[in-house]
Amino acid sequence: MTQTFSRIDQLSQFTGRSVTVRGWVSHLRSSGKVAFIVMRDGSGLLQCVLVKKQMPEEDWARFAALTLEASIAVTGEVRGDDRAPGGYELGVSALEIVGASPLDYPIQPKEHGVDFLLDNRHLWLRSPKQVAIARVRHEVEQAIHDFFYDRGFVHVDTPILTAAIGERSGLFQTEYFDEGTAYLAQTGQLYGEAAAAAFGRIYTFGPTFRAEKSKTRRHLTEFWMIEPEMAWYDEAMNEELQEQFVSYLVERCLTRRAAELKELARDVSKLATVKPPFPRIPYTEAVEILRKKGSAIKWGDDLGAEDEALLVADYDRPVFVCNYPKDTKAFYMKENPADPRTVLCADLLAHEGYGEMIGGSQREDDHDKLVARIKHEGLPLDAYDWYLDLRKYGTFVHAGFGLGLERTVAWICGVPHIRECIAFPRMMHRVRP
RNA sequence: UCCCGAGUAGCUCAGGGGUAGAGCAGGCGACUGUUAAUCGCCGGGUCGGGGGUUCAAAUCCCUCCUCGGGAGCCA
Repeated sequence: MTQTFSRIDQLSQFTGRSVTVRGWVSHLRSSGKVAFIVMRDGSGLLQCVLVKKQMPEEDWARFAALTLEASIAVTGEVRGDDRAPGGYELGVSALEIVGASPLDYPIQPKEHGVDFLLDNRHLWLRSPKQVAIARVRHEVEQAIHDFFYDRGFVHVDTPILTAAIGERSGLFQTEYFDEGTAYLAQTGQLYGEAAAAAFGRIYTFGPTFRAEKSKTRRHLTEFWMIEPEMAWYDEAMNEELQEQFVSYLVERCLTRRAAELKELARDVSKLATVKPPFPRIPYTEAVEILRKKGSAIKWGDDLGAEDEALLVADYDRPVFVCNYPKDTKAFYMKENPADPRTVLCADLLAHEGYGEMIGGSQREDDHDKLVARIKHEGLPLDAYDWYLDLRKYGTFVHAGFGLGLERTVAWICGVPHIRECIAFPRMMHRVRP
């Protein structure tokens, strides 16, 4: 005889019928001859009601042995009840303990400190808020693939072990056979540019690594980044794509992950306004605005975190800050013909103070200017021979950007720290679990 | 690397010279509709490490360690 099992999110179809559900205990309550189990199976929460005289004695006795996070199989009749979370509950006729859980389960239904929770991240993942964040993240990832698939982009996977150095920030190193030192990739962009010449429009989506000793709520040492690269796009087209893209991601979460955003107590009115066009503030203008607001920033300085927050405070959607000074930005960005002190680039700053979500630019497509920039930065020219070939053999106007997945998820969820937006965060003081 | 802050029960924290505290969790008991149930009783400690001041230090001083937040770097 084959026993069939039901998933909690399907139970409304089985009202009045007896089903068996398997999952884990998340809450226990008893008041003498009536007892309640709230269980979780990954698809939802289910309240199970046990009445002593309505079930076999040995099954009733098992309740006394039940503990938080034990795995169980519960059989009973599905019925609607307003007192039950989710509107449906199970009138239990049989209870089986599949896997016991000792009494020292670390995460109790109460307040805990973040450090303690991160030490127990493998168990913390089971908590409702964490489940909601993970589902929003999944929705964003799926939406990213859908958005680009629908626009004819090809998804290209770029290497994690690399010899070339993309930018100047910290790199993780490892020995690589007889080839010397290899680095963990901190961007797939240079490879993306090569692929753009093969497919026209591509995007990469993978982990990137930064060996910076960052200690802020916006930084991880390992994070996921999506990097589109488009042939024949200039910076204006690049920014239009970005605002459509970000708006689409938000829209998808608002329509399909409303329950999760509610669980997270996210003020969705702050997201409903996220629609194109986004404001565009040239860097030079941004400096003037900031100085009027009391910042000590001078032309040529990069924007500090406080400056970014000041600048974005007046808007109800993300803001582009464009055309930064050349010296504050990476070597591959194209010089601005209208003002050669600056480059054709834009950072997209999330509103509500979540900071830089996207960094993008038009790429330098002039071979000789690119060589000059690499030399000027003091970077090893021979490491970039293949990258320079892209300008040697049929150079082309192109642009692209990088979007930080965890920052985007944190912003959409309204979660203050991005470490909760990845299953197992990697930070300066944390490589386990 | 710099600037703040914190380390006390399994967890979250209070106590700031004179017998080590609370809530939750745990144990026992009561309760037929609970929502982080409630009520009664019980057990639970190297006060981060080391040194110093003092009759007396969790408390004051010095030092080290660990962690968190912010800055910088950037997504």
